[in-house]
Amino acid sequence: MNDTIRVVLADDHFFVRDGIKSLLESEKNIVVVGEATDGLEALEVVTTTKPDLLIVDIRMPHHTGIEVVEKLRNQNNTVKIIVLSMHESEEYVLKSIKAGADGYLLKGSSKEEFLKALHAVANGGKYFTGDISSILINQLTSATSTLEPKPALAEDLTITKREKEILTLLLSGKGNKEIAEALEISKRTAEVHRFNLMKKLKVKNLMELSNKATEYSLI
Amino acid sequence: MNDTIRVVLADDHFFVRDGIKSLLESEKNIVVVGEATDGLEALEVVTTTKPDLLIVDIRMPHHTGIEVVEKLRNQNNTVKIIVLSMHESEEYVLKSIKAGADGYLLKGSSKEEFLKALHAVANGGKYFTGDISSILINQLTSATSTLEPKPALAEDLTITKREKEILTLLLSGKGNKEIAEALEISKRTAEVHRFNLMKKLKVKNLMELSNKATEYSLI
DNA sequence: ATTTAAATAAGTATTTTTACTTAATTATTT
DNA sequence: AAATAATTAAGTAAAAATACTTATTTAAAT
Repeated sequence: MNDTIRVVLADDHFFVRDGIKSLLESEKNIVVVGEATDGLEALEVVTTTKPDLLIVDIRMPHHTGIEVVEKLRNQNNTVKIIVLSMHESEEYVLKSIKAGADGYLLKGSSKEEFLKALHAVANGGKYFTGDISSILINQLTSATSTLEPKPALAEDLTITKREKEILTLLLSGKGNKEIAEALEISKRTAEVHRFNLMKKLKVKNLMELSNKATEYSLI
Repeated sequence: MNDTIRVVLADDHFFVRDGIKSLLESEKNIVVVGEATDGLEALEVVTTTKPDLLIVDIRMPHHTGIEVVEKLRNQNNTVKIIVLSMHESEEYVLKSIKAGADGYLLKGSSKEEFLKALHAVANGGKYFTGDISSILINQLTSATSTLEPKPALAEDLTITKREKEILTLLLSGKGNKEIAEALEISKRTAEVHRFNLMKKLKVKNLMELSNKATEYSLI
């Protein structure tokens, strides 16, 4: 595509850098233009050599790889960055993404995957190894993911104030008795409210109530 | 780890199925127990052969691979599913995740990646090829990303595979009887699993279970 | 001032869940 | 091969929820 990819390696272990270097040597359009053995040095070397790509280990003395990413992005440095990690750490993966890394690889990656990631990132893409996909998927499926178009508020069903109170307590894990106590009403009353709620929402048990309630964000 | 992984292949092209089969043949603990040439057949074969894993192509006559995933999940079928696709389509990737696929591979995947994904998914993990990470990252970084608050996984509590299945069904609104039917076990067994779950999580009712489970993202 | 709607509560009967215990069968690990 | 862990399932008894119905007492709207 375009000319050579200029790479900086940052890892405190010589043998790791060497391993990567020999791996990259076989590729003709990749050249390692700098190396660093800790976070501070990595920042320096990137600033002076202005590489296309920085491959940085997470665990390093003086600033972790993630901190390096953060600092570079804070100074609006658009160098592409691939973070290397020993293990599949959810915390590290998410922090790396947030910091602005373009890729995330495990040290056990195959040469093929390594090069694939390198080219993908150098070409402006992202590459996060499939090994950590569970983390990404968890993030996407949990919480307020953008996957759902819109919960679509219920139009005709009306929930009364009291029913909403009961709902809240119900979803917090309270039983009828506890709800009755909390609201200083009879247990039977709490039961009726619960019954009416379930009828209104057309559900047949607590979990469906819970699911539907959150779906329509009634709480 | 455990015994053989029983696989069903669903793809309308004979040569694709054959290619995958020959690729899987080299693995001793993987056995292809069924094949399907369209979506409907895939649903049938999965129902009858009850495999551990379904490898399904996106493009198929009568129901796409994604529709197959949706239908299976709607009937609470917990078979592991890897979706195969020709191209990196954002729409397909996101729809697959939403539908409940456990993995996503491009047809150009290497044998190594294919097997890695297969084992990861068979063991209850997720595997979405690094080639599509840009899509995942985009989703995560755009919109309301939940990158900040991390509830921190519970350290010592271990939830078994079966318990996780029960949990999922429980949270989907199923009662013990329905769970028993879905999993083809006795109602009493379902009750015991539920009891053990609640004991492990130290909760005293369904809603607390639900809340704690989502808090620690056990589902 | 009245209807209407909301909140209150009891009755009854059936079903489900809770809270254990015991124990036989697999699976998995050592 | 032995030990440990997971899955299976039955028993028992008390507690809670489900599924209603009926009915009185506030509150709010017309």
